[in-house]
Amino acid sequence: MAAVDLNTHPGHLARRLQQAHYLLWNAMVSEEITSPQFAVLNTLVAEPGLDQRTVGERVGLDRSTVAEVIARLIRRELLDKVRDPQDGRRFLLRLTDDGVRTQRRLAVRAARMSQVFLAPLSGDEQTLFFDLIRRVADAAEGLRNPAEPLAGRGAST
Amino acid sequence: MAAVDLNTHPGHLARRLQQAHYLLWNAMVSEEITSPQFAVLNTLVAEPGLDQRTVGERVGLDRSTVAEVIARLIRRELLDKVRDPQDGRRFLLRLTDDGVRTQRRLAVRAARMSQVFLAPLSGDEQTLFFDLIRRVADAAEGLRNPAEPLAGRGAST
DNA sequence: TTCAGTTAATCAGCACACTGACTATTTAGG
DNA sequence: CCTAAATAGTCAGTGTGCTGATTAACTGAA
Repeated sequence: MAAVDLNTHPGHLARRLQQAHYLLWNAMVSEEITSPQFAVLNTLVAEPGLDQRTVGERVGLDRSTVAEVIARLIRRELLDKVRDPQDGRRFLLRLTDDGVRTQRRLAVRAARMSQVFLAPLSGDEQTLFFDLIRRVADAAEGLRNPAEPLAGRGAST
Repeated sequence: MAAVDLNTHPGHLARRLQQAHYLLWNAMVSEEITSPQFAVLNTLVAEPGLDQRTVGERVGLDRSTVAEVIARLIRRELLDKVRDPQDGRRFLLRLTDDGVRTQRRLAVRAARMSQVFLAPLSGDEQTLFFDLIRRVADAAEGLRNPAEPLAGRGAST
């Protein structure tokens, strides 16, 4: 039987983790505003007037996905988008008053949610949880643009 | 400054982790077959003749998503679907010869990929990595369908 | 037997997420 | 100045992932 145990597959675990987070976010934070949408709002509170590309960089989304998320926030009137008079390619993004209020309200709920989410772990374990995930994610991103090709059939690492 | 550091948000980390995995999967395992598609193939190697609902349960996907994943695998002729003569609601799923071959080939590559993915962690850390994520995900899933009603489930909202 | 509830699957609709091709604009080189 | 490269954003296409409504089939009770 050549079948593999999915519980030893990091991809499966990562998906389950995100799924669990999605569920709890909906229950405890908002059914209207998603976690990526909040990430965008949050970024623009910290740095008003960013352009789309930079927002995408901050929250870790590609240009297409950022464009869609932003379009939805604009439709909900949480965000405004104006051409940069200095550079006609860019759009400058700025929260509306409603956007600022929404970010403030959700930030509190998101913090509560994180506590519940991480409750099964002790304080030390929570630190470790963040550290391990970050290290794995950083390393994989580092493989994105290496000096040497990685697609080869190297028998050993 | 009311803005939150996204690096302390488990949802953000979970998304980055999955993203990193997606990237490495594409580079090292397959550009055709996705990780969830492989999970379905893998499940049907272990248990041929399952119905869609049960496959979804095994791989952690809801009915709609499973249906779409399966439709794509059928379109690629890796899978066959026949009505259960015992229960006309069900479809029984079975891999084609090509499906079996594909699962075998990808299982090897997936194992290699997992090694690379987890390489930044020591052996003990890898065990911890799985353990912590599983505990968080399990706990969050437990909040979904509790044996008894939740305390904070008031009439509000 | 009939009818009400349950269950498996589909469908419509929404949202995230990526790639590759394209448009518009800016910038750099000659 | 003019053109070529680079950059910001859009668009089309594909795939994952969820909910809620619907359809078809089975099951159990009156």
